[in-house]
Amino acid sequence: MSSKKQDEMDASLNKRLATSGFRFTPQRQHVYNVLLQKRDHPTVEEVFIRSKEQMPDISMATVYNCLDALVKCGLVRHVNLERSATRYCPNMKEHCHFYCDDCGGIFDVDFSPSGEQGGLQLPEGFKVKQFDISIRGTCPSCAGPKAKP
Amino acid sequence: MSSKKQDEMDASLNKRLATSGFRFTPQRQHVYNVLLQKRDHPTVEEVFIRSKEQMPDISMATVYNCLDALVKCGLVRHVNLERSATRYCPNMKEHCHFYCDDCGGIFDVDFSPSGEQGGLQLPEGFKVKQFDISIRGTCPSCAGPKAKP
DNA sequence: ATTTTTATTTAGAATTATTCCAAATATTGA
DNA sequence: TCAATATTTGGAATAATTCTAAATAAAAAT
Repeated sequence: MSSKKQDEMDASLNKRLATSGFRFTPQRQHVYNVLLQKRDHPTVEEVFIRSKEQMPDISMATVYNCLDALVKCGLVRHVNLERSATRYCPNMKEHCHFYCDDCGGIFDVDFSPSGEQGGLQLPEGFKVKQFDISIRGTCPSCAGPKAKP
Repeated sequence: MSSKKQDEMDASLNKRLATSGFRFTPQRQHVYNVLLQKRDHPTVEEVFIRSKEQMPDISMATVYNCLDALVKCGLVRHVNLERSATRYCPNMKEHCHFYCDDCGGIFDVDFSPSGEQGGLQLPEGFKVKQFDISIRGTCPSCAGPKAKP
């Protein structure tokens, strides 16, 4: 469980939290690991359920708190798709999200912006902090020939 | 109020609604006009308040219904920014939304995608129905030299 | 090592946004 | 005009998130 690699990751998490003025806690460590273990895009509810497996006493409020802290220190992004609950994503590489209308699946899509500011022409004076690109459509297995007719 | 131009617009709205299987109702007409009158990005609550000025008996549930219908027949988009309430936008030209962290303002930003699929490289098989690009940052008046220090 | 300070966790209540419901009403088509 | 069907309405129900205050834990100071 607590290999050398894990220790390094904890130290790195600790540093990240500290630079944003947060403390290192077992709950934050655990919630972060839960996100890393299964690279999908869970809601808070789902993170809560997964977190309880190894840490049965963790509370919903704490999961909210931990996720907020992780977002604020730049280790996690939130993903807002349609009207549903916010989802969380520990992939901080520049990428965007594809949402399949048919199966509800969410996919990370690599994003290689062409030109300055991802090809956007922003008027003078706008300072960009973050892009958020999401795409709605049909994923390969729902659109493909084997999909339902 | 009901000029020739308005009649044309109503006929066009009627057609749009009809092609998606919706009926033309005074409420839908009114909610759509409310959106067109002030080109910002109101929440349902705000649309409700504005709608009641001229149509005091309209209900919240109806405003939700009307907005849904307008979205489904392609006259209105919804704008999901951060965790707050969904906002609505009657600008159907290809554009994206800039959200100012400081003042909370929302700006339409023209979007001229360079290359196929807006510069994105989607893997085989993904069929895109809609892009949604939002940008977080600071707007000119909050970032500018006259902004608070 | 102990104390102090401050942040975090916790459970549950409160709030907010949205959806659902069933009866009354309005619209469309025959 | 009548029948069939969709829409509107107000309120209740649900879902997601935030707030609250007491207990606990972490970091800093002694």
